[in-house]
Amino acid sequence: MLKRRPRIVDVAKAAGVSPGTVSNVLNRTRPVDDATREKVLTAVARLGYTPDVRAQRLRTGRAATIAILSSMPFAIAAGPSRLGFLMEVAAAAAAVALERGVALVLVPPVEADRAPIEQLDVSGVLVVEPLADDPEVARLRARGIPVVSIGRQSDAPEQPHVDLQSTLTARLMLNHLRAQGSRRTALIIGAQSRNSYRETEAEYDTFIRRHRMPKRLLQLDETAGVAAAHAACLRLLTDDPEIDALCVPVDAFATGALQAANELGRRVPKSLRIVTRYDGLRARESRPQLTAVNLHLDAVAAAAVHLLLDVMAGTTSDVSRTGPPPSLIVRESSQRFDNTSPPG
Amino acid sequence: MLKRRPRIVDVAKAAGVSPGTVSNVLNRTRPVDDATREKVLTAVARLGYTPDVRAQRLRTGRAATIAILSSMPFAIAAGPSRLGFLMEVAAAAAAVALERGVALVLVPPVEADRAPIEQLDVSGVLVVEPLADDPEVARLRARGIPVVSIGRQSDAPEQPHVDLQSTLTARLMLNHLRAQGSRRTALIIGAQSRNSYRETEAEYDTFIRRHRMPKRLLQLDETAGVAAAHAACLRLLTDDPEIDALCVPVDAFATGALQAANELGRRVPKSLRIVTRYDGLRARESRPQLTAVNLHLDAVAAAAVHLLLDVMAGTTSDVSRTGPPPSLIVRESSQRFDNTSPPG
DNA sequence: TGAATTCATTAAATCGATTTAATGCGGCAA
DNA sequence: TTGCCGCATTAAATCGATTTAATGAATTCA
Repeated sequence: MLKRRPRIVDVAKAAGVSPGTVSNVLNRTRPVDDATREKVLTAVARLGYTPDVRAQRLRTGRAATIAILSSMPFAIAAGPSRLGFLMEVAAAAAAVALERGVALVLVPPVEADRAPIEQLDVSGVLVVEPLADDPEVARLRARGIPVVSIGRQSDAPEQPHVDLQSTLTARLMLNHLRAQGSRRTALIIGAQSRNSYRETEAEYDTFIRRHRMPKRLLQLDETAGVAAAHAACLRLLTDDPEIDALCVPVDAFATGALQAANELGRRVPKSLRIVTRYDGLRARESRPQLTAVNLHLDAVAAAAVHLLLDVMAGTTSDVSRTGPPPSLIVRESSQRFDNTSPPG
Repeated sequence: MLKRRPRIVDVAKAAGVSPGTVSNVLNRTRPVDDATREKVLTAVARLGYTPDVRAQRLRTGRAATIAILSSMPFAIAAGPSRLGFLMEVAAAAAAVALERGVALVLVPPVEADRAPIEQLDVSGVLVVEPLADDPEVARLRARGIPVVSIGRQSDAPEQPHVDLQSTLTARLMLNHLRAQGSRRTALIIGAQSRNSYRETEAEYDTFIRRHRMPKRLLQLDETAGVAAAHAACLRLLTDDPEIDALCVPVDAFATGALQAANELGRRVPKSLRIVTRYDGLRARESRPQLTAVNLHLDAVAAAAVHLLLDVMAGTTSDVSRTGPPPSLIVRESSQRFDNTSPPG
């Protein structure tokens, strides 16, 4: 005797009232007499009624789902084990979204150039580290879909976002390297126009000017991944052997840099110090382990979800929010050589 | 001049036809004259019409959305860095789902007891390693929502699933330990009634009978995580110092076991060998790195998505599918002591 | 030529809720 | 007593699509 799930009219009939009254009881939109409320609630309980979300959404127009997508190329965003920045943010965001009653759809980086999000029925999107002139974001905005980016989007100051505080992050990394004794620091970033690269390079420029270092900057194609960094670093370190520190925000590039250092017989951290930004699998898996930055991605993700939902509801005009300040996680790759093993 | 998004009647009006015809064109449900089809399509293009999914879902009862959820307790499934088994499967599943035109909603383990999936509008669910009598799965099935589990569900043989081949996995781990020279192997699994534990224990029983080992079995509460394994292993290794190998499928437990070994002055792998199952962050991060099993989760995830969509479409009666056979990833934690460094 | 049949198309019903407009009733003031 | 107001409740409209039943024109067959 498998019956169809009860509808609101069934409850109404059972309680001897109208559907509208049942709705009012359940949503407490208008006052209802205590006696009738009681009747309705018992009927609801007895029938095991739960409202059909599809009908609710059609009527109320409320959002069903938001999506999170990464514009980062597959080789970097996903990596060998498909775990990383994006998934870490996604996990945290999903939990927060669920708390607020919306589902979070995962849109992993795909190699195909056509955007599959076109087919998706989402009413808001989180974008992780968009390009300055991200076509994906442009398309979404053209369709009128609210977008919140994680990390500022350079050429779109009015774009709501959660700031990743890349200037501060860069300062942390660079000052740490100097404090550890490095006197010539090179910067290796992506060639794409991401805001985090811009902020990092600007901070690097300030840094080398203050400390009268020569500018040693590598801008590599993100899509080429580890191999590109490997090759480029071989050249860089050969051309200028006096370089004693590498600031490499992109962790895939850091892996390549480490390979190059090993091949050239440069001991890390003894003769070359390396730091990276994202504290993911790569940073911990590599030998020596890489000093990295705690970006507090769970807090950032939570802030982003709240901002997006607020924007969608029109209850905020915030353009920028921020998580806790980033902090350094010091590991072996950047320690002074008189102190190679981690404390404690 | 921000206009409301066009509805199907707007398109119909613009094309000089009825809404039903527009629907027929868009869904190719019934034949439509080529000339009218053309008119409709141009109108759709000109107005930029996209159907309202909320209305579609209410009418059709379908949702082009599936969810992935884990019943694994927070401490183990998510862990300190929120990356793990679930997210790895999720990433792979999301990509495959997208290829087949459905969105994948992430339902991370939450501490709350009531199931948030009730509010979600999904037409199919992937469940990762369900308990034998998983209440979550029962609730879903009661609601008539198709479920595919990743990993067999013990007490529900008719439940469609992708087999994780736990018997084979257990055999791999146990035989490897013996091949490396271990003569007394203990097994540490969860106390919950997951199928992988059952299969593993059964295989362990066969193994110790064949090799005339005493049974050394620990069944620990998953929710207690690393600390529980730590405490229990201290006792186990003290009570029976002749144990020279630990088979610890749950990676959080393996971390705890390693801590215990260190405190007792047991060198790994010199005097104690440890292997675990899931090759995640923990396995690679720990020192020494843990021998683990390549479960081919991306292939498993893909198979699961395809099976679920097939079940939803009613185009299959398969109850079980399977990925590639698991293979061992040998690392330092289980090497013979005459061969401590991994092969070059 | 007239009836039967096909075919594209349209009008109307439907999905299941929420929300607006209408109703009926009791209390209160004039 | 009549009229007005407030209140709880109900009837009906609505959200925007899909699908069924109805329509009408064109075609076939006797």
